[in-house]
Amino acid sequence: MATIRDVAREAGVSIATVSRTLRDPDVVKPDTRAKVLATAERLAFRPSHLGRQLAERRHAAAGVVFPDLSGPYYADVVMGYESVAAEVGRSVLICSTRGRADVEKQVTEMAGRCDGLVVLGPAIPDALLRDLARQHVPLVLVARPTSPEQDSVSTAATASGHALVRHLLEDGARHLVFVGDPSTSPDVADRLAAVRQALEASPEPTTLTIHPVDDLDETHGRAAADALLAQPTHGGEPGTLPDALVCANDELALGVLTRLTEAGRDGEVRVTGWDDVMAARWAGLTTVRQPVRELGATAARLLEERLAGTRTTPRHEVLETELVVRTSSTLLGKDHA
Amino acid sequence: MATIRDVAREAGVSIATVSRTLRDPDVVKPDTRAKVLATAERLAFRPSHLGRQLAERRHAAAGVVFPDLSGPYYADVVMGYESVAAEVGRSVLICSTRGRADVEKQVTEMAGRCDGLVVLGPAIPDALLRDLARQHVPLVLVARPTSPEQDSVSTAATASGHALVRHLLEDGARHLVFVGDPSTSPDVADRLAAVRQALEASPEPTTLTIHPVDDLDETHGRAAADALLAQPTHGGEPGTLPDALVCANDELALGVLTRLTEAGRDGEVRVTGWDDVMAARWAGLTTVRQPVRELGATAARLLEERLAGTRTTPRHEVLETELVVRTSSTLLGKDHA
DNA sequence: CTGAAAGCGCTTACAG
DNA sequence: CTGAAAGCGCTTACAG
Repeated sequence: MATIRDVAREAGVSIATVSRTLRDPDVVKPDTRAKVLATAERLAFRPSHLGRQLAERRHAAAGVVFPDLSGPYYADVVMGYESVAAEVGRSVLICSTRGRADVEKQVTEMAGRCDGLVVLGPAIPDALLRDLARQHVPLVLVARPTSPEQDSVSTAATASGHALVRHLLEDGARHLVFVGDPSTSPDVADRLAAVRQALEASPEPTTLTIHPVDDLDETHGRAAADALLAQPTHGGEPGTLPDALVCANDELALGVLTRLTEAGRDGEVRVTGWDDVMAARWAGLTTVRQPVRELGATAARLLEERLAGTRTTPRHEVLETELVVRTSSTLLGKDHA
Repeated sequence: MATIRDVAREAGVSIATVSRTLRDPDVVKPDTRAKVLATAERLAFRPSHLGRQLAERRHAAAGVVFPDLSGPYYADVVMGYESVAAEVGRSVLICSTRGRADVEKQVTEMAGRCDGLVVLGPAIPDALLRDLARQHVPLVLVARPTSPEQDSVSTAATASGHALVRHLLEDGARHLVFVGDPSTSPDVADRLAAVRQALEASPEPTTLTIHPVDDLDETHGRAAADALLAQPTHGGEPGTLPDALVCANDELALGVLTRLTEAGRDGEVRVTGWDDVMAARWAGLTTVRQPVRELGATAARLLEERLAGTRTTPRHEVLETELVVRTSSTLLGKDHA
């Protein structure tokens, strides 16, 4: 590997001139420039990032921390993040935390290699987040409630949650079950809150039961469906399913739907999801669409502004969501006659 | 941020002693060590990775290049890779290439920040791969044919492909359609080759038609199903579907199945996938299981050996696969009576 | 066991 | 417009 000294020697100039030629060509005399560029080309000189970074005291890299990549959700956020980061020439480091014992060590280590961090949802505990903030690590929080002084981007749950519940009520649903545990993720808590609020605002008498699940994937959705099928009584009506299952995300809902279909009980209960992943469309799943990639892209932009110093006051972006009504949420017009 | 000089001054020792205390505590006198450690602790000293890396001339990081993370496949490989990399204290940089114009620039840039690179499947063109090899970037190739001198890990397609075809033939299938384009990925080419070989070995007269698709996702699977449904003639039998659709991966197969079900034509044609993603089980998809996370984990181990210098001769790991027979591949015993 | 010094590969005031 | 020099924050022979 040729270093800047090799180029300088071969071109008969100082290393300062080589550096300048590469970073700010206009400041150097045309024939010097040509000479240096030719030599650099000939020696296949690639400036060492390490040397440059140490001198500039910046990494030109940012890290993204997420629970895992198994579902479509975090993977999509990461893709959105990475595409913007690549555009602005910032490298992306990743760290997954699910099931890992040494999260604090991993994340701290990563922070030492980055100019800033993006944290997705429930990836790390609050205490660690506070530590990072205390050490002045530039931070952007995605889909996670935040203190006012930290940049964040999330999606709006309230309006769409209300619309979702209105839609279910209009279809005749009264006894709802929320599938998901609000303590697993701030997003889930928001969604439940929106649903609850909408139900309380309803003039009709309604019930809301929470069916907690440990994880937001299809497997747990299937298990939830099994449990509900096995349960003898719902909403006071013995021997029936509840009117509607409001699932905390699409993966759960897809698992629920699959299981209901297998059991020959689909069409007996309304099912809704949240996210609008690719598979939701094909499954006819009524859901709330959120711009997942855009969540990551926005996080990248917020972090860039912060690192570039073009903005010093915190921002809290909230991306809009929208109710997408498909067939899974409707009983009327099915075999209801 | 405290530097090593701050600690040295406060502790009344040289920076060399601070460095030693942190890297090789035994070589330092116990009370010196205690003094240094206490000061480091008090100042919350965290050695700069940049300084250390420049001095050691290594990044302690590796990069992984993949087409994208939208499906479950690459995401899982990346997770497998990341979990091992984190264990051995190596940071993970990522770069996705699908739909990107400046792949060469991005990858070269990334190579300059890593000690080595892992390349997944068709993520980058051969020419770029050769460039990297020429620059002596340590490389591990995943699911991609390789020159003998480069480390690689892939899965075995032949035996399982043969088993898959035998299974279909035993069920009575004679006219097969392979859904997928062998030019999109080396994996696909391998799978097609295995299928073709097995058919040629069959004593029965069989046909194999290739139905190319641009991408290996559910959307393209659905489109393929539509096209096949619209086609008037298959395998010489007018007005019918082919006997079996051998899809290049599970995502395609799941798209095909969904579309067939929607059209009320499921059960009329055998469908198989490849990968055994999570959803395959629920869809009853017959497929070839490959250890996807293990693919990433193995790549990480190969790269570590190479970087640590514990191995200097190339290795080519081939992970076993297995046929998983579910319901999608069988017509007999269905509505075939 | 410890320190002074050179070096890793750059950038960037400061002079000239 | 260009060069000599200091500095970024570490590690590691080399002496002692």
